[in-house]
Amino acid sequence: MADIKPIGKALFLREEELRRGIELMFFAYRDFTGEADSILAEQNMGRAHHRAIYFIGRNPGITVSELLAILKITKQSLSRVLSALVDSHHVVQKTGPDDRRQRLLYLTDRGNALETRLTEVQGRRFAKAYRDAGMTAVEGFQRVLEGLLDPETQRQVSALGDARRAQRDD
Amino acid sequence: MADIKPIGKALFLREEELRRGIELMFFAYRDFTGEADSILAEQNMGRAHHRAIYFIGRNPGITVSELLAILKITKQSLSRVLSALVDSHHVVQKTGPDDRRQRLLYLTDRGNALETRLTEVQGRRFAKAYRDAGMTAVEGFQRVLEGLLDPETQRQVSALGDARRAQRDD
DNA sequence: GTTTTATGTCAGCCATGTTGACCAATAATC
DNA sequence: GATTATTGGTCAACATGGCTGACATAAAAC
Repeated sequence: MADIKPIGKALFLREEELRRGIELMFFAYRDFTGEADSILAEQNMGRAHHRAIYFIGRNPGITVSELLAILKITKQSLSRVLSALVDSHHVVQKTGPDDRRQRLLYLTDRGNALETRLTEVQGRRFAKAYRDAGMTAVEGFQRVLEGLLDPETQRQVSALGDARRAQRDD
Repeated sequence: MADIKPIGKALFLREEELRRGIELMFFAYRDFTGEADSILAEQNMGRAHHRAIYFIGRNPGITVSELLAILKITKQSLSRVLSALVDSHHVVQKTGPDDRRQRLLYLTDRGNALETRLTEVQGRRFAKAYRDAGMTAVEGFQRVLEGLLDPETQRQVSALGDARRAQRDD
């Protein structure tokens, strides 16, 4: 029966494969964020705090507007979590040396400790998945995820990567 | 400089690679859901409605408790969106023929039309990413995502897949 | 000196998750 | 047949994290 309608079958498989991707994205993202969410809940924080901590840790001295460009949320939304993080001594703001309007953002030791803890649980999950799947699969995984990005995000991501490579190979 | 500390470099690359995965997941999931979110907003719906519609469309006649097991949210949360979807004539509930306590869930034509539209935009994004990345990459992508799942989710997902294959190869 | 920019703040709204309490119908079991 | 368990719903209250709109301040840029 399967080979009687090869075209129909091919189309069926195609849609089935696309749906499989859609579903896997949903389940994987949920499970991937689950553990970190638990840790954050202990500290009366949420995912929004996590994202801010993560990208500040990754880009010490980042300005508010740069962080806004990465997260793509409103400044009001960001302001809320940022104020909370400053109050709880996870983040410090320093006035920009060139442009005194800017608030450069840095993690405190406390912030860094939390960032490390969160990245560790997520990293462990990735390390396991990467190990099980193998190097070739990891490359494919990254390629597909990049392909899912909006063109603008794609540019941002590769720009971030370039900046880090440049910084590393000083 | 790079080859003076091979071990340090290897560790550095490892963490860098894990962080790349973490970041790609965040960006890709956001962009992947963005288009659908826009369509849903037009209809005064959100992602929760989408998820319900999606899995009901995928599993016609699914019971509330089965849907709860897939989504892993509380019945109160689900009940809210489900009532809305019934009110807006996207979903109908039929009393279970065997167990009359159950409400079997089905999409109406209206619900099906919306599901198709939403799955089309997400499917197009995946089709593009899959096409650009190639078949091998797609396999790797799926393998890594499966590896990111909680063991319980992994069992669920493969059980769903088995059920569909069984239904198809009647 | 005026305009633009970077940032913050207040107020309110919406969607979506949570907990806890309680209820009704029905199925299953002793 | 009475009791217990299951399926599903409902009401209330709360937290998180998006959003818009309006307004303020400081500093840079022109």
